[in-house]
Amino acid sequence: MIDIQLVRDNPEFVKEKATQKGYEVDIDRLLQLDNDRKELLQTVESLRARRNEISESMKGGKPADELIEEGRLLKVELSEREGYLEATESEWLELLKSVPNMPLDVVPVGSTEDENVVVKTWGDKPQFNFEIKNHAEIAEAKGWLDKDRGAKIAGSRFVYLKGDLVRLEMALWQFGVDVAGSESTLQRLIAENNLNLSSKPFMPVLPPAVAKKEIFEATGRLNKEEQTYKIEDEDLWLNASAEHTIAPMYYKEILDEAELPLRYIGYTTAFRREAGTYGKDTEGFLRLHQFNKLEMESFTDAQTSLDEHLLMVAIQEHLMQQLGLPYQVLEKCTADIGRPNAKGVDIEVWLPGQDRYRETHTADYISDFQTRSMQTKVRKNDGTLELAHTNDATAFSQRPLIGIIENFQTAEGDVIIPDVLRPYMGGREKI
RNA sequence: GGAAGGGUGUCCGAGUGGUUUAAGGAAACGGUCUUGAAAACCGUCGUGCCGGCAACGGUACCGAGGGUUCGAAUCCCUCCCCUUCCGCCA
Repeated sequence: MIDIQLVRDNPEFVKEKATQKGYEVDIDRLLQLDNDRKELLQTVESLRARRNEISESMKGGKPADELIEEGRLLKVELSEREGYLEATESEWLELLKSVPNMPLDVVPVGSTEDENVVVKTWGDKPQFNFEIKNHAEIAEAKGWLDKDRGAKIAGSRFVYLKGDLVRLEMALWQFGVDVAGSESTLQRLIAENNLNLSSKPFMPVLPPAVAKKEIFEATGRLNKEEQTYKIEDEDLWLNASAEHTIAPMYYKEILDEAELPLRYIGYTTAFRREAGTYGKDTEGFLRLHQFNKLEMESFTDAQTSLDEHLLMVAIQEHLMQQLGLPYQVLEKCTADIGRPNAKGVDIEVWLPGQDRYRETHTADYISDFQTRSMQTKVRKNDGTLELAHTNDATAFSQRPLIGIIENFQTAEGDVIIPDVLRPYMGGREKI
């Protein structure tokens, strides 16, 4: 959530930025509640002060009847006022939580994803001298993809992936972990992009794939419950990204500045209900209820978080370049960056089979929006305390596999394996 | 799943109704001493919220949430988690 102080100090700014992101929040009502809350709080606290005073005066002595009687009356009044305060505060908090993070000035203002801005394209779209196929056709012909049986067992948008495609996927995870774990690679990317950052490598992590509701609420990621699967009879929800269970790792903890940045590259299976996408992207495995993803997550201080975000984008580009996949980079507009984001970048791979770019990566600049509700703080070297910042970004999902299949297909219906993945594939050149 | 014991500040740990504004120790930070360091000694040392320019004052927080009481870390209830033993099992 955002800082209530920002709303108090600059309500017009908050209104404007929220509107840019397409959120309707009643800021005036929030400020009204904020005032009500303050007044009630002061009343309650002075009643409590009197209660403590009475209690204090009885220490060690014989309780005086008048004071006990006053305490009794006080208790009744206090309980009534506390009721009002609690009601006001919970409405206040709910409204405050509904305020989106403020987009940075560099974020293009737009009302639909069509207004995202292409800031870079990389690589040449491949030319084919044969009739090309899309990834679904190739995968099905190769026996890599079985949607019918997936549907029989778990329903639509669940699939069996099989054979060499699975080997290729696993190669992708290993490659991603190796790149993000390479200090020299990070060093080079940091230098090339003029970033002022540590080259500490990303530590691989296998986090839980489920979390309690309290945790999802703190990360601001359960804003769309209709997208999240719940486990029946348990207070547990399936994560929709490793980010959902890595970001809250330091829930209610204080980090030392000296140990920052904390960088993780985590792998989990992700689950998404994909409500509202019926009939969209039903071919192949572009959009599934269950997919695998390797995700970067960093905890930094406020001073380095924006550079950290840019580093993550640089890593993403590096990964795509190493695979040789043509892509474009989008600076997402205010409507598309998402509620917790202050900035967001997407990378889209060129898909010859669809004759268009499709999203493979997202990088989220969250600033202190998550950590304020997660209470993850940093003890600075000078002893002061501030909120930590979080960043997250895709390293690889399964979608780059689609890019590989479509861009590197041959007339024979095979797929050429990118050079960098061959060491993980027993040296094979194609599948 | 069954039984027992526990969850206290950055860490360890005392505390079973009002002498606790959470003892004591460690770590950390500042200082004295020292050629320097260590040791010793002195001092500082939780977080949120509200008020205040500030100094500071008030309030809440001892796993979470309720309850009893004039008053709860302490008593009661529910839940969560951890440890040990048993059972089961990748």
